[in-house]
Amino acid sequence: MEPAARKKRILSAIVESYINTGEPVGSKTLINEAGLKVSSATVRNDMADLTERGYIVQPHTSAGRIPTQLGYRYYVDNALEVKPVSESGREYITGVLSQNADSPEALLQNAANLLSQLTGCIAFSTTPTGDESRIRKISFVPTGAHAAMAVVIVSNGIIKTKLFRCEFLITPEILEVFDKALNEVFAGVRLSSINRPFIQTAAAGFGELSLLMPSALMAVKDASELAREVSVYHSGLGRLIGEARADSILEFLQNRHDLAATLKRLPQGTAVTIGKENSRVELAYSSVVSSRYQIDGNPSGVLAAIGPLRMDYARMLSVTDCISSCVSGLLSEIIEY
Amino acid sequence: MEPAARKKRILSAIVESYINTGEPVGSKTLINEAGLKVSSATVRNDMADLTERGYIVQPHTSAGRIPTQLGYRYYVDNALEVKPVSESGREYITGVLSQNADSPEALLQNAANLLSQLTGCIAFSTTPTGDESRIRKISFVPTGAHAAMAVVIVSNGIIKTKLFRCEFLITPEILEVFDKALNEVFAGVRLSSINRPFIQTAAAGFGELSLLMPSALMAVKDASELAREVSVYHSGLGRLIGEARADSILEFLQNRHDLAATLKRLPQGTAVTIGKENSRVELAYSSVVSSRYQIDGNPSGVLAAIGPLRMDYARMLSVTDCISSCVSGLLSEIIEY
DNA sequence: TTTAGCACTCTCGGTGTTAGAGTGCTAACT
DNA sequence: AGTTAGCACTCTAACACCGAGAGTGCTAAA
Repeated sequence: MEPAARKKRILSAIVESYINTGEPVGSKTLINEAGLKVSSATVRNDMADLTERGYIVQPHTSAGRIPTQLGYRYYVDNALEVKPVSESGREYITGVLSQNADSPEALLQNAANLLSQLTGCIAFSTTPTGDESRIRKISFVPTGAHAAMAVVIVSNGIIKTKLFRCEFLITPEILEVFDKALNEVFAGVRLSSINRPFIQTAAAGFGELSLLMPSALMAVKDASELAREVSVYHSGLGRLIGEARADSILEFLQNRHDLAATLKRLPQGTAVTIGKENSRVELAYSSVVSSRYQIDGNPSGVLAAIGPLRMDYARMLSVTDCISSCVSGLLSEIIEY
Repeated sequence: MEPAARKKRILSAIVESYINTGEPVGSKTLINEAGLKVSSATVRNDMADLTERGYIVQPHTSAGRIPTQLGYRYYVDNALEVKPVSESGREYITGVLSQNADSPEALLQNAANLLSQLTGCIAFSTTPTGDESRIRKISFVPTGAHAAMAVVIVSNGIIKTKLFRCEFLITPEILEVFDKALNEVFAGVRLSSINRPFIQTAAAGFGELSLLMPSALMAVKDASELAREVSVYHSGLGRLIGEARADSILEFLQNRHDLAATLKRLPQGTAVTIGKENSRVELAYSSVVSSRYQIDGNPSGVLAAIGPLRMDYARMLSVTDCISSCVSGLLSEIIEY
């Protein structure tokens, strides 16, 4: 075998062995496990070279080697073979997800739970992105003598409600007026175009109704803004028990806003982000396996699992990808109705 | 001073000093701080007695004393003076809580956030208990050609929605039928009496409508059951960073169901549960300061803060109590409308 | 009942010591 | 040029040991 090819094989073998055992890998172990037909001294020379090029390091002088982030990256990009989830596995996943999946929110929360369970990692999911979605319909439900609830139905399947109060008595006739006037203004409108000027124009257009409308209008505006924001679900915090990374992960979770922003930045499709490649420093020693699900063929929200650098990347990728595609399928079913 | 009184004073001084400094308290320190007019040897004798009776322990032979759970309990029950929150503090709390407080859910989530912020602990809150509440009204909102949403409004202010699908086309007329038939059955009914027999009787009573009703009926049943379950909010997980108790708290959070059960079991009014007094072993080294808020004068859900045994009990109690009473007030305002 | 005095115990930080693992280097070999 | 055997070297982990300092419990006297 050529030296260059052998080095690649040695690197892969080191990564795999370390992923399996968690122990630094020495030259001797390597020969046994990778079945190389060379002596340990040769392997040591190669390892010295790989160390110099930054793929592996020694935790201390007299220890074996462990992969660096660069090493993991090489492994994921070049040496990893991802087997898709088996047919029966896929059926199981679809089965679990279709239970209690009448709203996108419930489905995505379920997906996070399942992802956490199947990967043993902390899992996240976001509701579908709303920017490009349109308002389908607005309804009003009376909740009291002076209070009502605005229900905003969005084309991506999200339904948001917002309570509001009025000085005057809420009657079926008044709600009828709200319904007509506000659907006229909002139906078919993109969520991203509902901003202050839009609302002001709308308010100006109500004419003689302008005394009645403000609270209902604001409720619809608030609900639309809520619908535009993605919600982030997570599952499996308990996995942190006894983990060294617990502190930084908790710090990462601390700020809901940064969390949403980080998830938003994840790439399309199914991908791995290793350690310092992550946009947040708190994840410098974690790997994120993520997959964007689709709605009508367009990339939407994401599913993500966060685990240690040392993880079974092949399994993580196949499971995440499978759940993501099941979510895509079930979501379009929900919306279709 | 009599020996008995002096011992009580020594115990209180130990607890207070330890709460403030976190250091085991020795006989010498004690004389300086508590201003006792006796020698260190006398104090040592008293301390030996208190140790024997289980109020204090030594972490190791050559260290000072720290309170046991019994010690903390004595302190909380007998030596603690709780000052109510100042008028301006109370105004601040009411101000924060009234923002964005149009639904009980939002209010309780806010309350948990605020409690965590003001106490520096992890905080929990539950939505109002539903068992004794009654269904006020049911509405239906069309969400698609074959899908609609049931809206169940409960007397404790909780509003739950549930989506459902039908084979047949959803028309305003159909929804009108649902509305009439189901309000007739459910309006005024206690949540706790909505069980299988109740649903079966209802289904049997629909007569010629029985082909149309099942999905709507089940949606209302599901929403009612959801309304009966309390939701648990929490805030301040980030406080766990670097805490020794992080593992057990995460374990405690792990199971949503046990969590709800534990919170349900908390006593009325404002109370402290110290260490092993807690029903969950995971809290054996934590203290829970809790307060039940009221709806119409009846005890309902709870607010709780979980912190280390070594906490400023006086402050914790006054803050928790204040937030709880503000929540009670704001909740009745919400429901009134 | 209180107090002074003293011997005792334990922790904490620092220091050696030893066994074992794994390396890098050199010089010989193919 | 690439490979290999052999060996000296380095480093860690575990353990025991030591001395200073803190705080105690006990005793005998006030």
